[in-house]
Amino acid sequence: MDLTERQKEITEAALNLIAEQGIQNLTIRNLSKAIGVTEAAIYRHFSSKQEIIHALLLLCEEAVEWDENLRGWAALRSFALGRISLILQRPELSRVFFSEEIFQNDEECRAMLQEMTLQHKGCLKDRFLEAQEDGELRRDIPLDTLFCLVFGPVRLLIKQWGLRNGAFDLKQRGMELLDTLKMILHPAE
Amino acid sequence: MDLTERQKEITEAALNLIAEQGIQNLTIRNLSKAIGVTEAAIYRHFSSKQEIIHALLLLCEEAVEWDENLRGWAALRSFALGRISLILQRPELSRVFFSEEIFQNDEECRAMLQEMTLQHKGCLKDRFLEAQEDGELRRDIPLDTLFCLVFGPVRLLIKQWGLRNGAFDLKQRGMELLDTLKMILHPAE
Amino acid sequence: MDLTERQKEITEAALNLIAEQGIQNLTIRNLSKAIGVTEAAIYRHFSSKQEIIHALLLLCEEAVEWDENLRGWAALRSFALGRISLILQRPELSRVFFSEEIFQNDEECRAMLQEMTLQHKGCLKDRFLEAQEDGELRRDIPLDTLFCLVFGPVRLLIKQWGLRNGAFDLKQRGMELLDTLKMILHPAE
Amino acid sequence: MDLTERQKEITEAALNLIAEQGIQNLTIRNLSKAIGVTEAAIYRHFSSKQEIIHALLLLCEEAVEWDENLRGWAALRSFALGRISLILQRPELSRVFFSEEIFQNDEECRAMLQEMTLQHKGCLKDRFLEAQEDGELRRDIPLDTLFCLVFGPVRLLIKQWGLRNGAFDLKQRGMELLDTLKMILHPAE
DNA sequence: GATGAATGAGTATTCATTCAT
DNA sequence: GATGAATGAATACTCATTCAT
Repeated sequence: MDLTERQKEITEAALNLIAEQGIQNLTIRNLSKAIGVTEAAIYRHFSSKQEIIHALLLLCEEAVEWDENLRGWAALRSFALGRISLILQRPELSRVFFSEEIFQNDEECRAMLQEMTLQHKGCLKDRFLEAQEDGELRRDIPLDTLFCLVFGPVRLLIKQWGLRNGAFDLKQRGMELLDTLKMILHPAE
Repeated sequence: MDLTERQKEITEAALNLIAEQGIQNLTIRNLSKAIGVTEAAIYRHFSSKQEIIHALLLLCEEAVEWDENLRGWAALRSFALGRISLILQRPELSRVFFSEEIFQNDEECRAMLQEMTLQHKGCLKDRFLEAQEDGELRRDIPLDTLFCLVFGPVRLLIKQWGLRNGAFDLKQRGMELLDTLKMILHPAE
Repeated sequence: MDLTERQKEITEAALNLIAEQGIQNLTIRNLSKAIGVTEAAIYRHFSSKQEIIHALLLLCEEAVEWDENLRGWAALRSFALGRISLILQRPELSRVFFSEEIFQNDEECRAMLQEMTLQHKGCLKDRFLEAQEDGELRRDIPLDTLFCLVFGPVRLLIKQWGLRNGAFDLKQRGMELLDTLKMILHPAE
Repeated sequence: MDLTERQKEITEAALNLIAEQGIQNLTIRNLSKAIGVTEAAIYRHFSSKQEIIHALLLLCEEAVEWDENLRGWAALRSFALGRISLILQRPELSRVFFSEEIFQNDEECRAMLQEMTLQHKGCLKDRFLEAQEDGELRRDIPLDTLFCLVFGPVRLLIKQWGLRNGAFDLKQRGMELLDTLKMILHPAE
């Protein structure tokens, strides 16, 4: 995604708005106030509010940093911790991240989200396979189920952290969770 | 919750609206149109839109049917399958169910949701303890983590099913998932 | 004015509403709540909100008690003190009393108020004449002006008392005012 | 008060609306119709209806022209005649002017009105003192009472004129009234 | 006498968007 | 690039009134 300076500024402001006041308060007016320009000015940089949200979503996905060169469980762990780190750096994101519901009535957004998820999944699936090959994960569990078993808990943990306004140490709990997952998903013997 | 006929009709319509068009389109106007009365008429039955949403949430929670007399893992399994059955019967609910984000800027709703979640959690925690006592679940995993490990995947599965518009057999996959969970969380003898 | 019990109850409640929350909150709904009946029930006793207000105005006028048998200045003084006493007994009335403006867009009300004023004025004019005849009031001031000179200050005093939420002793100040008026309007020797 | 052209246009229209149809019909809809724009357009110039009313009140107060350099009775007379002149030029104002009651349930407006009244009163009190010093007004009447005695009749006269739709020569009667006041309040030498 | 349900017109206010400048 | 002004449609909600029961 190539965004101009102004576009970046706008998406940043949008993110903050969502974070601080929820999606419902992401209005062009609030956005323009936050940046210090007129509402009309926004439309020089994005042709609609939708476009801003789309840019936002892309940005969110790109933001997750993980080491794609890793292999197997290490990669999966890196991905999960990457998400957690991102959330810790920018807690606002936790409101946007797993909020597919919010965009449900915007077919385009929905498609985007699905595609992103699938892309990830494709990417991640290989790592699951590797982990099975390397004897890190049980082989008697289908990939889809493995995905649920690993990322379901991770997502729920992040969500709980967001809902409780950061009431516990997400990083710590996240690492513990991953360790536990590694343990229980390890092939017996 | 005791609702009059009209109140039921209204909450039903609200549910459908959310299901079909998302929360953002749950407006009094749309609601009244859906029922075939004036907007003003709604206010004879609920004093505000908030009240409607609250009623809706309560209804959703009450809708989950599970056998509370069961013990340990059987109870947990019953709860999870109860949710899945409900979703299968009324897929619209999947949009309301895990949508804490949607109500994030409505403190009261948020509180309600949290309370409901906590209540469940309290209720469920006892079953987790029982399951540990009865040797169904490993004792070396803290309760909170166990909760994440079990209900994280369940939630994700339901969510995936909703996002993919029911593209797989949720019941089947749910039961498989629960079996897998039982297996991997079973104490290594 | 002959009002049924219920009608009296309604006008009483209306008066209290105006007193406590201003004319703008005199709605049929508030009225019915105050009495403890349905909105529809009100319409059994008055055919419209206007009619209630009209009844209210009449009631207010009838409420002023003064000794109509007195003559001259004594009568005028009695009338003024009667108003003041009434206001003291039922301070709510101060909001309704001199509020011709409130009803300005209701031609009928306006007419009523004018008529009432004129009636009073006719009645009072005779007392002014008597007072002049009896040498209590200067004869070189036209009646209309005398009326203004006496009742202008009385009204303003009551108004000030209402606006300041009864911050001074209205009765005391009223009597002083009337004494002063008597003094300055007394024929010079 | 610095108002833009549009803001002036809006307050003007508001004034006319109040004059012609009473405060109760001062609605954003009516206002926008009167000007020939959308309701939404009003909000580019005032952020709320309240703000419009506040501007209106300020405008009214600023509109009274009188010679503040005068001393004693001359100043008081100038102030009273200033009000009368204003009312004659813009009879609509008579509906706004003495309408404290209308704003009774708007605490902010009430405060404004009180402040304005007090400010005037403070200003005017000095003139009353001067008038007493200069031997124009009796010294045996307290200031507050003097204020009532002078401005009570003036207000009542203006009110009568308004209620009777300008049925008499307000200026003429006003000057007569002031002359009479001067006479009866003159210290008995 | 009173209720419950409803209506149609109205309330202030907000929204995303457009356009001439 | 940006502004100021405007729009049309929408928002939740209130009002006086009606009517069948």
